[in-house]
Amino acid sequence: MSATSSPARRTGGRSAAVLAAVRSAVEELVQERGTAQVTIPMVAERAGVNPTSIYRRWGDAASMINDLATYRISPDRALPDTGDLRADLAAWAQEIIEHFRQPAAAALLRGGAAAAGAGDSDCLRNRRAEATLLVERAGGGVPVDDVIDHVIAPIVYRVLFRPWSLEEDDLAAALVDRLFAGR
Amino acid sequence: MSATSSPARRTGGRSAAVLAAVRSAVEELVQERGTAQVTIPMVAERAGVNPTSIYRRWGDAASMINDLATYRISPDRALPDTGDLRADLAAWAQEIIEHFRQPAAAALLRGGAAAAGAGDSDCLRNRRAEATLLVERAGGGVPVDDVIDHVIAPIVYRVLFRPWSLEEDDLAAALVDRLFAGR
DNA sequence: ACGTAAACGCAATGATCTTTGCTTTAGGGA
DNA sequence: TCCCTAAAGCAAAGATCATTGCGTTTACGT
Repeated sequence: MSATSSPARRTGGRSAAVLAAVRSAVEELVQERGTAQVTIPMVAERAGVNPTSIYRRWGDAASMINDLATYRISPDRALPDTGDLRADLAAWAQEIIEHFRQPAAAALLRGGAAAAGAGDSDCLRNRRAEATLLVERAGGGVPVDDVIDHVIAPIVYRVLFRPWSLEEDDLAAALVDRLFAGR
Repeated sequence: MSATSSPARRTGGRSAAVLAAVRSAVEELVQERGTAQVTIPMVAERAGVNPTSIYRRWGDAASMINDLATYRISPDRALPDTGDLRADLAAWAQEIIEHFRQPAAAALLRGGAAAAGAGDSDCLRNRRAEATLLVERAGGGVPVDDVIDHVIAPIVYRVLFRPWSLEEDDLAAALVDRLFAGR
């Protein structure tokens, strides 16, 4: 007997196909109807999968959406590095704006906001870590909390409540301007 | 026949009592379970009201929660009026911060954020109207969008994702300072 | 290849949630 | 005060979601 026998999970083949189908279905439905209006039977039908399979794997819709949402984020991408903090922040903000112009990303942020109260799901923790990195690399000068308050927060507010206003093409620059005004 | 007969809505008595009971029940349940886990039969039982009454009035849970979230800050309250725009904005921001320190208010905002995607439900539209009033009364000088981006948005962000950071007692002043910096 | 069991599909069941027709209560104008 | 009807209550039917037992498929270790 091997005492170190792992539970022998299945990662490929049909299981992987189901996962992929479910992921696509969730992303589509979350865009079309919003996080709160997505049910498991709905996802199952769109994915061509039996509802029971989803119930057994995730338990409920919130867990499923949260699990699939975290997969979308790419924490390993390279950050802007021009040598100028102000330019770096502007480019970084622009990346984030473009990300949230995708309807699926915006919808998932809404779900994250709703879930943030109960539980420890903070889907923006990575953005804060990135801000810290940018500021510290430049030797400080701007508190990280100010970057959050005056660059990230306005973007998040617009994504949540005024999505059409994300299209203003000098938004990132304007936000960074105000952050640096009078310093 | 009087062509100018108004629809004759009922605003007082039993209707008002039902509204009050439902509001209390929603606020309690939203704190206890989170916006997404609140159902209409649940609210009806807690409020001592028939579920049908709620269905007929609001249609579904999301609309109900959003509606109650919108009107929780009385839209008719007096706004600060010191004669100085900067002081008025700081006092106004302070009111809003104190409002969202109540857990029920924070929970309702999360629900509003989740529902904001589909439809034009913006549970913060009253704040925008108030900002417009304050700015116009002072003869302009600060774009309303800037007030939203740099005063309201940071507050909302903190309510949603970093509720503990609402306790900093000079937050309102700091936000307004940055709004006016370099003008 | 082969065997084991993980994961899926199916179907029946139970638990909510939602809708609908009707009756009763009571707010507000005449 | 009286009348009209908006709004609430009640109860039954319908729809949808969630759970569970059982048989089938098939991924993975040997």
